[in-house]
Amino acid sequence: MNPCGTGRCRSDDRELFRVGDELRQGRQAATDLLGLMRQQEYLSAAANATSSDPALGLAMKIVDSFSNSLSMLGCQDPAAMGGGSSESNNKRSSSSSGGRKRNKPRKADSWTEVTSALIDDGHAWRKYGQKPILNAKHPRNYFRCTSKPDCQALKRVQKMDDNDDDDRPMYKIIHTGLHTCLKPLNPSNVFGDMDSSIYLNFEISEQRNNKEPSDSLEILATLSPEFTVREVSKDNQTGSSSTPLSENAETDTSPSENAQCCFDDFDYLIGSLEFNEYALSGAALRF
DNA sequence: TCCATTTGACCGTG
DNA sequence: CACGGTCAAATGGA
Repeated sequence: MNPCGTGRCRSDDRELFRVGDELRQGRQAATDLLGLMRQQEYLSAAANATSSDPALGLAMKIVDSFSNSLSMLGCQDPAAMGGGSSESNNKRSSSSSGGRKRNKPRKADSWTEVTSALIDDGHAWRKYGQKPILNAKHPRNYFRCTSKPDCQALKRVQKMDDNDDDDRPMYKIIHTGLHTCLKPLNPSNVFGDMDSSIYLNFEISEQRNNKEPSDSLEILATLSPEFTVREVSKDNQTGSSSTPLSENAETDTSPSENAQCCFDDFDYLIGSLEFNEYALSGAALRF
């Protein structure tokens, strides 16, 4: 049985969370390293017109290894779970016998995450129940996704025990059912765990469609959650008519050093992921 | 008045 | 039969 998945192992959850946290940190570090190496290779490739660093392959393997380990712990995103869409998730449309509709089978496809923070995942959740759980200090809360009326996604949130020696409480969140209300621009729909990651939503401006040289490309990006940055085309430093993607953006200024640094990485990600400019538009990346 | 939350009851599963 | 998941009426807030 998967120790971090749908099985019951509350006494181990805290330990598993720590393991998962370590793995996430490792994956993040490996990803950072990979980004640096790719940037180095990118720069040298521009000079030498050759680019094949075997160390890159190793770094990618390390990242994959961390990701796989997280998967084995059941801490990955739902898409990676193979997302069975069995109708067992839908209990509300069945049996019309009598007055009340009945519970769904307990064996719905589900995936579990343990987090120290309840993060807004971009969906609208409505609480529909709360139950005290045997041998648990805290009750379990039941939420249904209301982003769309027919969305079948459910989640059960329970504050975990044994948090007294720690400042931050931890929550076990069991997701059940699949969203039918996908929001493509929401990074949480693309990536499952959001801990300590930076999300970048971006758009390619219309200029790209004019087949102009790449140095006239204008990119709008929102770095989640704090600020919005804008890379202005190099031959049009002022008077850009574009608007930031985020309404609550804190800044809307010409690129700071940080922003430029981010865009250096970003430019590199474009190449490394082999997206074309059209596929990129409206997508989201985490790094 | 509308909508979200609370809460007790119902009922399927093991 | 105990437990857990869901329903739906009651309640409260905007």
